[in-house]
Amino acid sequence: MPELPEVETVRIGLQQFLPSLTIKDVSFDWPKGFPNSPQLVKDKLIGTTIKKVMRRGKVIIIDLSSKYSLLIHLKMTGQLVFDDGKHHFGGGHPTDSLIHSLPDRSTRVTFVFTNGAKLYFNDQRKFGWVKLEPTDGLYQNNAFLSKLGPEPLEDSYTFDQFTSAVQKRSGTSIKAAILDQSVVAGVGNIYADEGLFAARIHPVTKVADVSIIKLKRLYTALREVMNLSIAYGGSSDRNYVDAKGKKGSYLTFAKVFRLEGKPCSRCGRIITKIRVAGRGTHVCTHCQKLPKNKS
DNA sequence: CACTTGACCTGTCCGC
DNA sequence: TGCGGACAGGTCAAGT
Repeated sequence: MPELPEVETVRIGLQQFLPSLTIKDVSFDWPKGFPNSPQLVKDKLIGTTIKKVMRRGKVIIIDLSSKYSLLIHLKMTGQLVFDDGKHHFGGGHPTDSLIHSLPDRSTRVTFVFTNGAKLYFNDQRKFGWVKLEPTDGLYQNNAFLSKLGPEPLEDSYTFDQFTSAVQKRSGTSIKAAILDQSVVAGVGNIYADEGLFAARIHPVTKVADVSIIKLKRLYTALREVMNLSIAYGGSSDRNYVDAKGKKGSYLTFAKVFRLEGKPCSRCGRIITKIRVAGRGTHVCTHCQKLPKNKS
């Protein structure tokens, strides 16, 4: 599911609810998704209090009162849904329906807090993971975090940083380059397609054939589409929901993603779907032309 | 090396 | 209606 804007939306919700809550119990049934030893994890989690909820790339980082941090990757279908324990049946609030039906068959981990609240980690496809790691040196020592490129929405993120990292992947397509989490952290399939459309770059174009002007447009476009998405609670194509179980509405602004067969909003030609870097890729071949005589 | 292709899973949708 | 295959927001390991 989630790319940077969706994970950030989840983070914002969790940061609203979790800090100061103390973990009373943890239950999990799927060892592969929680690679630390189950008993070890329980021993280290129970009795700790949540300090802060952060994000790096597509990973949620929960800072605990102990010397440990909880890392959660939602991969394709992960959800982190909070139930404050105060909902009552018959309230009729539509967004409460998911919370009332949890846990369900996709629930992999349940965190129970001393005040009766619960946090569910659901993951239909079981690709996601939850890890407990020492907080000290986390960003350097954790194998996943240590490989991530810069955060694209930070004020300090520059066009030079973007270009030099992208151009190191000169042999591959521009889409594969921006999906590479070591080039820039957090871009996934939706925002890659939307950014490339906005920048008028064909996704198959070799990095070496993308002009500096177009790279500049892409740098700006990726930040714009992801910021816009955060403002609308992310994209809900299928499973994605935020910490309250609510869907995001960014896809109503999408220009190409999942719009194959429909007319392009810019030129009216039909949007097509191809395969690039092993991913379904949406493109308007009139607005996004491949350079001639080149790949 | 750099790059590409399956595998990991479950569920849904589409064509026959 | 049933069944097979393709496909789905992401990453890895293994292949070329």
